[in-house]
Amino acid sequence: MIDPAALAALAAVLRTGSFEGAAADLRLTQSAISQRVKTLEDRLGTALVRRTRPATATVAGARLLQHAEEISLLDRRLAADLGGLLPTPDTPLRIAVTADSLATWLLPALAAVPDLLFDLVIDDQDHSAELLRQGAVAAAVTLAGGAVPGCDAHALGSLRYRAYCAPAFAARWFADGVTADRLGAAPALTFNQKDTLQRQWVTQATGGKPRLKTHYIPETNAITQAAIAGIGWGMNPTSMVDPLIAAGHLTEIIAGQTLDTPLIWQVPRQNRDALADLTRAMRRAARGALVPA
Amino acid sequence: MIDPAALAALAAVLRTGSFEGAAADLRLTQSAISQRVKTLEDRLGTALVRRTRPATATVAGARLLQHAEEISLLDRRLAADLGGLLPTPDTPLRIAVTADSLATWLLPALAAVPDLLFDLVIDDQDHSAELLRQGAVAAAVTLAGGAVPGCDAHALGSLRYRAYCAPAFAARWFADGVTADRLGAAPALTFNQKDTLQRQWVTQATGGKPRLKTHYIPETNAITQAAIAGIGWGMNPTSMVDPLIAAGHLTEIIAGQTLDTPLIWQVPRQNRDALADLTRAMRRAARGALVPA
DNA sequence: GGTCAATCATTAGCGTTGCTTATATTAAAT
DNA sequence: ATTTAATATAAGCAACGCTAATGATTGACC
Repeated sequence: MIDPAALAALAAVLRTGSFEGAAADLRLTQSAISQRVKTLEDRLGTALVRRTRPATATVAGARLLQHAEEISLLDRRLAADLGGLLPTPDTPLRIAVTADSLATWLLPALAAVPDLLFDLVIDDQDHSAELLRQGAVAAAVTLAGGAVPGCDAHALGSLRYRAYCAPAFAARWFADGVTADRLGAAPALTFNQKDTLQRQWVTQATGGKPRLKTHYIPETNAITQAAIAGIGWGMNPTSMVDPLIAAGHLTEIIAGQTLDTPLIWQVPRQNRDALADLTRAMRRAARGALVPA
Repeated sequence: MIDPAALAALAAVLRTGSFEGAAADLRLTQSAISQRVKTLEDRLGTALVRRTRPATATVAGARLLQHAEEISLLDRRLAADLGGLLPTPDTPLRIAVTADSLATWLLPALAAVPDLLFDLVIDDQDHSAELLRQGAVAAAVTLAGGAVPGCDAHALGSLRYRAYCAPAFAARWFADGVTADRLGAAPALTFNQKDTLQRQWVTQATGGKPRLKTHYIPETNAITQAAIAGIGWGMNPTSMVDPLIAAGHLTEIIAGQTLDTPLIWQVPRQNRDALADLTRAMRRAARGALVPA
């Protein structure tokens, strides 16, 4: 059996990226962390932490981290079942989320559950299904379509996206009207390779299916900034871009032409009880901020 | 987080039924066990063990026991993944088995994996599916037909059953031949209410479907003893009754009329790697002792 | 390239925890 | 009631793991 104290130290080191950060997190001295990690490494006969800045996990370290996460989930379930006899563990709860959810409606939902700590994993690559299956995250906000067996799937509603660009950019590329060809020629701003929002929108708006020229910028806010700078056209949730449009920094490419993407809150059935409060908060926040499905 | 040492003490107490037994198991003094359990109970503010003989679990205690079992499984998986870096935990592995498997072919299979400890749960009531789902057992030998989602199901082959009775019993009930009616009239020996072996056999042998008069004796060996005593007719795996038939204590009711029951080895996919050795041993032992499916 | 800043490792010492031994208490059995 | 078998409690001691202080290593910057 792995010493849980050592496991906590390892997890904290990998979470914070440094021994000192871990010490602060666990309210111990840096020395204690160092000793715990070292003894664990000695016992196992393998390095667990690469002493880099930030500290990174070796293969064995990563596996142990997963183990820590799994145990933390078991503890949560136990605490839920025992009904308050046991204090809720104060290790952060790992949840996968979509970048745009994080940038718009998600934080208020999390804020509504003040007795939990969160460790958010931004799901750049549509990994959530795999993460859920492996138990690497306790729950996930995913796009529709990736239902995971063994998970409760709560439909949250849809994020409404608007396509926009800088006024000068519109003048340059769309002076003669917005067509599929012109949209294909103008450089787009895409979150990453998995992101097909733009293509969907172009098809919905024009019926065409052009091959898009695009930049890849894996950070939601950076995309709006890039658009303001005139680098390309992008798509973001209405709540993010509407103020910028109102201020004249951006213009909508086709007025009123929005695209809705349904979101799902997926909770492995095992964790249902332990995360009941969170699920309730999610659904409530989504009801207020998202478009009904 | 629950102190794992305390959890181990609790589990040992409930497994052995006494504090002293637990102490012997964990190579500690009875006093240490008492202290561990007491501190845990104090921390949680609830009784966990009912001080009876044997000791039994309260509701909270049972829940904690399940938690201990879950953690032990996680540890096993981790040990498997880390490949020997970590010693295999020495908490017994809980496995559900059918009574007849235990009485015949199973023990050699378990013996072939000497580095594991076992905690066998005899599945009187076809509970295995539920036990597997809840994680209360790490794997199970079940009858065919109860496949559990999320489990690897290995077909092991079939146990071959023979119907038998004492010679005097045969003379009394089957002097005029073995018919469905006579079989329905002669008292049978049945393992329990879920056991439909006899009915299947009667149907297979005679085509009839009589309502059987039967004793219920939930212990496999006791059934053969009861048959020898002339209380009724029974069915058991060939390997159990053939020696008794050869010795003249029992006779087969219809020579050569046997019934095969397929067995399945079910392992939750999560535990597959951790139990790979055991699965291999199971399949090998089954190949030698069971009838190919 | 030498100095500085930041981080991790090591050492020594001490306090707490949790064990053993020994004894008290409780509960069941006769 | 007495005896037996179990769990609980008390006292003392050993070991473990923490803090505090110091040493070693690394990378950054002038």
